[in-house]
Amino acid sequence: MRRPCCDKQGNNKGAWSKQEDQKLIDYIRAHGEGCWRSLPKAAGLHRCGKSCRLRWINYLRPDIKRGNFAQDEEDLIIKLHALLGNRWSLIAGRLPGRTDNEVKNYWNSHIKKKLINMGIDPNNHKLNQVLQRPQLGHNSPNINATTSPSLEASLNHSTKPKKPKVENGGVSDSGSCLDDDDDDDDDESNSDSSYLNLDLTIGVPSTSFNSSENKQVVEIDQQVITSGQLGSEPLPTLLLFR
DNA sequence: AAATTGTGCAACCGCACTCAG
DNA sequence: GCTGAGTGCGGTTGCACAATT
Repeated sequence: MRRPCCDKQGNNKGAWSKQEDQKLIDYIRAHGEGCWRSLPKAAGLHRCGKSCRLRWINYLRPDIKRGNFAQDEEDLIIKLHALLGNRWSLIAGRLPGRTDNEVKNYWNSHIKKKLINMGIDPNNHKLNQVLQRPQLGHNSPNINATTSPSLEASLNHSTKPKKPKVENGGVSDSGSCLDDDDDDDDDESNSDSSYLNLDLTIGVPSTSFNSSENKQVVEIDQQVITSGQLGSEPLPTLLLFR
């Protein structure tokens, strides 16, 4: 068993002081990110490296966008969550200036409740109950936010996180309908999925293309958009995407 | 005004992955 | 191939503040 990284006696815990923040900022400005293990000592901080990394990534980084989430950001989170489940770092990667922690908190404190209030299960993005709402037009297909088989396959290859917790009962991906589609009724789900309009082009940031992972997600976006599933006519989006 | 309850967010914890030796 | 250090990620906790009673 590996020893915890933060077992050191005398390390500070809890909220960061302004002085600590400044030390961390100064150090990273001078030396750059990385080597979190040795950073605290070098920077003169009585914190564990993990804590420093978290503080920097979630709060001190200069490109962090603070404040309320815009409506399009919220929509994008919902869509990405439908695709990826609780893979907050992936979702945050599509939202420039937002951190995984921030997205996760926003999901848990705002979006989740909103979905529940709308009768939508936030775990699988499916309707829990029949809602009284205006005609959707077309044949009112099931608005389940499931994904197409090709998209699912792509995701499994390109954006699947390192941790396969899902398979052994982990909860991290409980929210992904990708997993739900693995159930015995996946044939039906797949056919439903063809109606889904998951236009992920909202706010696609050019700055987020710096990792191959993001590139792959963008490619997936293109598939969704150009796959011909949508035809020439716009298909209904998820109720709350409107 | 004080006490209680609810909410949001920052930070912590532990697990899993990567990679060098 | 094995091991352990370093790192990243997601779930959970704890605290501060707001709202309500």
